[in-house]
Amino acid sequence: MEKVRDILRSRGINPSYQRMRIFEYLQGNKSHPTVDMIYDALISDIPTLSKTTIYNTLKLFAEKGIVSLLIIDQVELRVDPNIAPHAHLLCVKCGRIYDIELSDEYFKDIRDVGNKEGHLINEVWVSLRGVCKNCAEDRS
Amino acid sequence: MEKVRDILRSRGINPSYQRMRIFEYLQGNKSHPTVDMIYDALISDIPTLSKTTIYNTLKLFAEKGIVSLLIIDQVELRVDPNIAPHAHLLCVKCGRIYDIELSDEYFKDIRDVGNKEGHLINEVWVSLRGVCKNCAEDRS
DNA sequence: ATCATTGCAAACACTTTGCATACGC
DNA sequence: GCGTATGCAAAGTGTTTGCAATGAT
Repeated sequence: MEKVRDILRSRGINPSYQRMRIFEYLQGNKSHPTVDMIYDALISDIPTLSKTTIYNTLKLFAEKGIVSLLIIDQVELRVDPNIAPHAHLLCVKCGRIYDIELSDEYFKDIRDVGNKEGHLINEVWVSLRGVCKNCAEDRS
Repeated sequence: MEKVRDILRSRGINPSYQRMRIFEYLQGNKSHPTVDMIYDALISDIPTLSKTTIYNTLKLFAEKGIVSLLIIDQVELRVDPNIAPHAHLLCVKCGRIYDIELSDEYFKDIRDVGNKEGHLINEVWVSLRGVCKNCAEDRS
């Protein structure tokens, strides 16, 4: 817990209890949780927790650059603890989201295409849709 | 108008008046309209038009493959009359969406990365965020 | 007459806002 | 004590659903 406190502090984030717990959860979780997932995971421990606080916290975290927020499945906000550029696969069967590691070249190249046309590209998002390995294997 | 009727028919879409008008609008429009934009553009001509009909129609069009639907700005559904794979730039200043033509290689390569991991990739979306050429030029 | 299409109104799901309460230094 | 953080309730936004009215053949 001390570590978490320090990480937050080092990013200029006042380490309140809720913020620390949310951050801990994000660190230990690879599944691109939604706000609801975070809420469900913590509500039994922190019975007064509200979704407003989660939204506020995530927004703050995103501003401070310790998470990035993505909308990939057309409905819910997902949190991505992985800051490095990478792609996402949304499995249309099970709804899970997988990280797809893409060479930085792609991101750089794509960004360059936009910049060459006179735009100023800040971010490049790549998302895939399909059936994930697990769902593809068990043909139920 | 006859042409529109035939295009819809050829795709197995019953060419109702609303559907023809919506399709016409999409054809003449490159700006990735939202449902609201379509509604605003047609409501004076078709005073009884409802957004439900637009949603229904777009969904139908998407099923029949004459448009694709995208969520790029994290809020609204956008319609893309361009079926060929390409990227999109959302200008964070003016909110406009631009097509960015990307070599098919990128889409193919990215898809392959996912497939090599055992997934079955159906779609690849690339979206960029930044400041568009126009907004970058007039530094107001 | 029958079946498809339309469109109002209400429901929905996720997110944001307003504001009073509680917390931490 | 004072400024920040929290969280309830309400409002907001975009989309979907239920269903009655309308339209086309």
